[in-house]
Amino acid sequence: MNPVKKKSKKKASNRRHPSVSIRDVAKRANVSIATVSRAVNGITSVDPELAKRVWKAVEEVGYVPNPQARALVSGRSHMLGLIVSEITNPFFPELVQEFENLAVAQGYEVMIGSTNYDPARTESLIRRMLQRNVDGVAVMTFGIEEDLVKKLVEGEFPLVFVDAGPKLPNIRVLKVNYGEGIREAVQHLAALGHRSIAFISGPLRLRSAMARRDAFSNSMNELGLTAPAGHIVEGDHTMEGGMAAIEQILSHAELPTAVVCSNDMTAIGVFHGLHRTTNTVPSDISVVGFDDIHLAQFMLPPLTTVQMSCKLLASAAVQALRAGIEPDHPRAAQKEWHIPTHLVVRQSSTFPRGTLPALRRKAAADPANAK
Amino acid sequence: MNPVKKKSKKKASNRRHPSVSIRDVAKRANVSIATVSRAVNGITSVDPELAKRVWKAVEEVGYVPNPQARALVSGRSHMLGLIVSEITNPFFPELVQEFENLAVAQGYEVMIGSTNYDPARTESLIRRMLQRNVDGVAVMTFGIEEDLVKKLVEGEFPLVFVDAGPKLPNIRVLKVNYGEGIREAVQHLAALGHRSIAFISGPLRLRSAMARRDAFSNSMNELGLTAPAGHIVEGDHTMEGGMAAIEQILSHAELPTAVVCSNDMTAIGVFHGLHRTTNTVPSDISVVGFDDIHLAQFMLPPLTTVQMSCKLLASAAVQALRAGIEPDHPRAAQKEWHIPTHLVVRQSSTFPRGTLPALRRKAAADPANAK
DNA sequence: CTGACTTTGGGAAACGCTTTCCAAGATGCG
DNA sequence: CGCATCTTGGAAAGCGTTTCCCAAAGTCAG
Repeated sequence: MNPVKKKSKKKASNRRHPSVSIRDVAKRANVSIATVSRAVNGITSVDPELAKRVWKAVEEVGYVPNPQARALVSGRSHMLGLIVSEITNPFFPELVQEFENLAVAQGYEVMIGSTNYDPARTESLIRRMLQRNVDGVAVMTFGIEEDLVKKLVEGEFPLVFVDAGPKLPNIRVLKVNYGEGIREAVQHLAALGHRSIAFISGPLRLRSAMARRDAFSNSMNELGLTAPAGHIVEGDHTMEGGMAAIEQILSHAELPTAVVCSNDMTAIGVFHGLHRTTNTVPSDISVVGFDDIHLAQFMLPPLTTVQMSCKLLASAAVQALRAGIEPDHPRAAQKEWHIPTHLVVRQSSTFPRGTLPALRRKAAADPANAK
Repeated sequence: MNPVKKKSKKKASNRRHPSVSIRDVAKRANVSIATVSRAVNGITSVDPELAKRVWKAVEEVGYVPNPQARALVSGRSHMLGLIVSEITNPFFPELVQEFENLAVAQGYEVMIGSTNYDPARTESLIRRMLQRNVDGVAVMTFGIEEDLVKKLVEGEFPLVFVDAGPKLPNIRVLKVNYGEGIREAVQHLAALGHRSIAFISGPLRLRSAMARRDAFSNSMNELGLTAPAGHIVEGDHTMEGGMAAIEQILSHAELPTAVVCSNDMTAIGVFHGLHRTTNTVPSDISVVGFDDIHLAQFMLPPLTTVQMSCKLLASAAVQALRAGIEPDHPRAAQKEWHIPTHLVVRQSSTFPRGTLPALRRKAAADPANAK
């Protein structure tokens, strides 16, 4: 109420913490704030001697640029959006981890979100990312819904998709070579003697799920094999889905001797379903997964699976994003990145049941015998 | 070069996207920007009639406040930091998911990071969060390193810890009642007839790991049992660690009939190690986990484990954080939140080996028999 | 009817930074 | 030697908000 003490000192900032600003550096180095900004941002037109003085001052006063202010004026937040389908599917945390490491190492922060296959959720997620002004978004849901694309696409906002995406200058695509790894898987099984191989797909709304299923069919055809309709069933990339799917397959007239799954979680569900129906993996049925999550090697038996390197995926995603964001990035023109996949053979695949005992025994002896 | 066309129109903003500012709303509603701000932020001193007009204008021009600008001036970013130890441990994604859902529903964004038990990484993580000006941080690493605390603690920055933390006005603690669930586990095993029960702890630097181990010892003592030194070994909360630990235990003179693990990942590693040494779960050795991750019920056999609800944990964390951030939060004074734990019995625990066959058979018949 | 309060709403000053525009000094060329 | 071209560094204009301070208008008692 006292009208006298109106003018408080201009200090006493609102921020909670460091609160040493560019001005302090300028004062310390005895230059203008513009010079400090230029030096810090590595603009070449500043005298090296002077720049050194500035950097010294930065050290001394412990200056850290305020990202909010920086974003406000420059329009770039140095944040990357990362959208995955389901953070609780172990494949994604591995991907997130790699992505984050890379992004941070390159001066970006990352905003993560999972869609849970829910369009509404997805939309709100995108809205939030746009609102927070991320510099670009990597949509690693392995098969995005179209409307979602449209939402994001307006403008020349940098975007990275997996597998497929509209051909636009701002959009980069990570092409995963599913065929490669899946062919290896099918050939591996065929070489062991399997002729009746089933496939459990992911949710077919997802492009990638479709691609994997087609890769399977193609690989079968190449070998002159075909899977009857009842041997190709749709799962949903969860353990529950895998369990349901294998039960459906088991109810089919002809029992397959092997089953290939669209991801590792599905395979785990299959293990479980098979166990419940007193089938044994791999002696009754061989199982092959996809993704090669860390967990795969700890399954009982360890899971034969197709590896899709999330290191590679993450690194490509970050690179592609930066290519879209930074005006003169070396790879600015590159629109596609290619990701290979490869089979990793473990112990969930072996000769089909009913094969000569000699062979069977040999195979059984091979795996577990520590101690 | 032409000195004439200096003055470009003041439009053509730097931002990539929406770019409709508070000023546009003000113009549309024919009020000052101050009024718009007040209306939007629900300051009561604005006439309801006018407020309605403002809101209408907001709708019409599609205004969305810019969080950066907002943060810059208000000092609050509406971002919450969430630090976990290892995003690749399936327990944490489940927690992250819940946390994020709650935070977003309450108007906050979340910045996630995992320490991987690496102090350097942890420090950089915290630095980044502070720099990005998060409003508060939940440290859900279940036993934080002390120096990390110090780094954060200066100032009255809102912090939430699990299990333990300095008693300071800005710090809130989520107290997990490990004793409860672990006692249930031990009693469950004892009731089945187990007398020789081993324990695999987490990394003992972690407070929570210590707490779980102590809870185990106490529960054993209560029943007049003791575990020999060689039966209590230190793991590291990973599958690899669990495998190594069980091998160490198996090398001990006296073989336990059951083993309790400090978390589910450890238990999975134990399953694997036991399998490699041709022991069967649960007929040779019963195994009990901790956390009750989703995966637990899909193990073979499904894992008996102590449930620690990440829903509860997440909700408490968000609540506690808000209590520290918002000046007049109803629970501002509450410093502790309590989280219960409970045993979930599945099929990885049964009577000890060597118990009368009759009992054994009965137990074996009980679980799996679908089809 | 007047003076003292209370509401309301507007103008303008931050917030911390980037970037444009200019001036001044240095350099080159005819 | 004078004019044009480069470098460098400083001043200042924003970026989109919130919030402080006042003025205007309304309310009420004396």
